Amino acid sequence: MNQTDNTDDDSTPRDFIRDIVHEDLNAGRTASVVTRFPPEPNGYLHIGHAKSICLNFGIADEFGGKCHLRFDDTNPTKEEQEYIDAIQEDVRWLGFDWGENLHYTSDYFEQLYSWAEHLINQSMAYVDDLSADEIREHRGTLTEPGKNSPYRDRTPEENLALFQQMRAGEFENGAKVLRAKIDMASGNINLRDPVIYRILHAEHPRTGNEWCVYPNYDFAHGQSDALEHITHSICTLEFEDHRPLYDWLIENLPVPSEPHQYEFARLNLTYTVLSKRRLMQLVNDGHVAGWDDPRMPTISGYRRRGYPPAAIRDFASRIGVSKSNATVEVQSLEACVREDLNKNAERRMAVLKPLKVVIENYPENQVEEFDAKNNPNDENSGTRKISFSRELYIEQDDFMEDAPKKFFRLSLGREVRFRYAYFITCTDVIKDDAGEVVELRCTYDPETKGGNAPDGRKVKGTIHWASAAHAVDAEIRQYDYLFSEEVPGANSDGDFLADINANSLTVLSECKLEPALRELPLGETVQFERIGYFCADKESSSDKLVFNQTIGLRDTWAKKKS
RNA sequence: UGGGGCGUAGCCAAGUGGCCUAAGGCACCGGCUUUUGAUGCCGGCAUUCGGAGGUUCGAAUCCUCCCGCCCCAGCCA
Repeated sequence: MNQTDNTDDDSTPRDFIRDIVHEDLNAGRTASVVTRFPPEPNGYLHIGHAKSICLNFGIADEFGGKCHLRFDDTNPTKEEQEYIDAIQEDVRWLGFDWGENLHYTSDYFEQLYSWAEHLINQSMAYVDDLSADEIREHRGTLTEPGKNSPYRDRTPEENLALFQQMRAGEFENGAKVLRAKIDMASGNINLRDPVIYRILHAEHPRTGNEWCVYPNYDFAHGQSDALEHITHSICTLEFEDHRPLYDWLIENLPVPSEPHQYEFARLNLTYTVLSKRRLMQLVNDGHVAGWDDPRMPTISGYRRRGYPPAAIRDFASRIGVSKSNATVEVQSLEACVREDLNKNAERRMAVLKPLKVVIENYPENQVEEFDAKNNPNDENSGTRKISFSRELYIEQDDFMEDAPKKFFRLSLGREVRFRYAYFITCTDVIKDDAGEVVELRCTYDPETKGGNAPDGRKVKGTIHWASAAHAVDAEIRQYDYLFSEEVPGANSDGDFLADINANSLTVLSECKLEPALRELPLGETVQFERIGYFCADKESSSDKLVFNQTIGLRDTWAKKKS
């Protein structure tokens, strides 16, 4: 990839951040680009993170630079190894590689501590004995300036000693904090002597009990960037207010490089909730089966659901990067999934809601095999054999007794094509005592083998089917949006749980699948013709096949009906 | 009433004074093709850029004022 000029290539995305990178490279402000994706390991990655991952790794790729994966693990009360592992798996699955550059903010704790001492020595930081409540009271409000802490003017010597005692574990949580000494009257609240170190007697997933003082985000992030020689530190809009503090620390500390922070708008998706707090609540309160529940907007949820990683990357590039608060319609993501799968997924036949069909003029014990294309849109995808016999299943929705003219499927007296097999005519409808259609008697036209009539006659509809003797049973789980409102909680004062869609999961238990589906490997998504895309679930076993519906095919017929 | 941002079609989003009577994608609406009512293909979809003034031969792009929305008062990130 050309390092200095990606602007001529229409296929690479353009946005204000890439423009800045491009200019910086051209102007020689940096020789190469180093970005980083800095998750806090306190939850699973979601589609919003994917946007950031694609941005950071994407820029590194396009400009011939590097992108680090850095765990921002400065708060041991919330972080866990489980998340560290899951995050790496998810980033890798998305298709990105951080190479040697796996870092942890906790690797820099010693350096960060000594930089805190440096600040103290410069009279730019002090130990404050005020309680959290008192600090808040002194901070002032959005419109009124704050008041100096009575401990603000301790000498460097005193502060140093106190800070060392903090580190030595001589104080309880909350007894003291280290604050940067900046300006209690600043209009930017982040500059009103921000807390930069707090006492936390907690076990850290990586450093164990080595520390009981931890730097907070502001004191850790920029310096970590500097230590890793990050050139462009990209974060979301809510950190814009922190940039002056970020810059202040970089200026006042003897850091080895001078990174710059740039902010973009985080992703919002309709019918979706995208905050770790809310996702965590869905998991902990049992509204979903876990972080990887196929209804979750997490990377692991999408993976289990059967979304291809390339579709997520495509989505990230289509929505672009800007600074305007945007809520993208989920349909846009779904379009990417359909586009990828339509191109790449092999086709199979499966009947979700079976209706028995008996071909009365078809020999009792005869079985024929037909060639079915694995992907009609891809000539190189080959074919497979499918078995046809006297007793079959079709989709309940593909039969209608009193069918309107526009109904192209099976009806009493009407002829349709059974995909890849024969033209079939329905001759009789069998109902149970309740009047429900339970079986169809049909005839086939032997002349139409393969699906074409030598006399040139046409049928309007082609439907899919499964041979009763050959099909395998499976459970299929279909998913709808987890929320019934575009913006969950918008109409109920933020109570997003009030908008949970009670019908987000439908379990179909008597599905009839083409036998080859028994061997479908985990992680591969196929199309069930005329229905949608499906993949085997991790709970699937040879005893009981379980499939997830990734997404349905577009259905203009269903749209017309309603 | 402090500070920081943002406002281009239903939803994203290009555009940074003249080739803009404004890209592209999603959605939507037509038509054609089709052994998936899928896909594909073709066409339609902002005389207008939050509003009002102004500068200019010329403005979505510059200036002024106004309006609307988002973020910030964690010892979270």
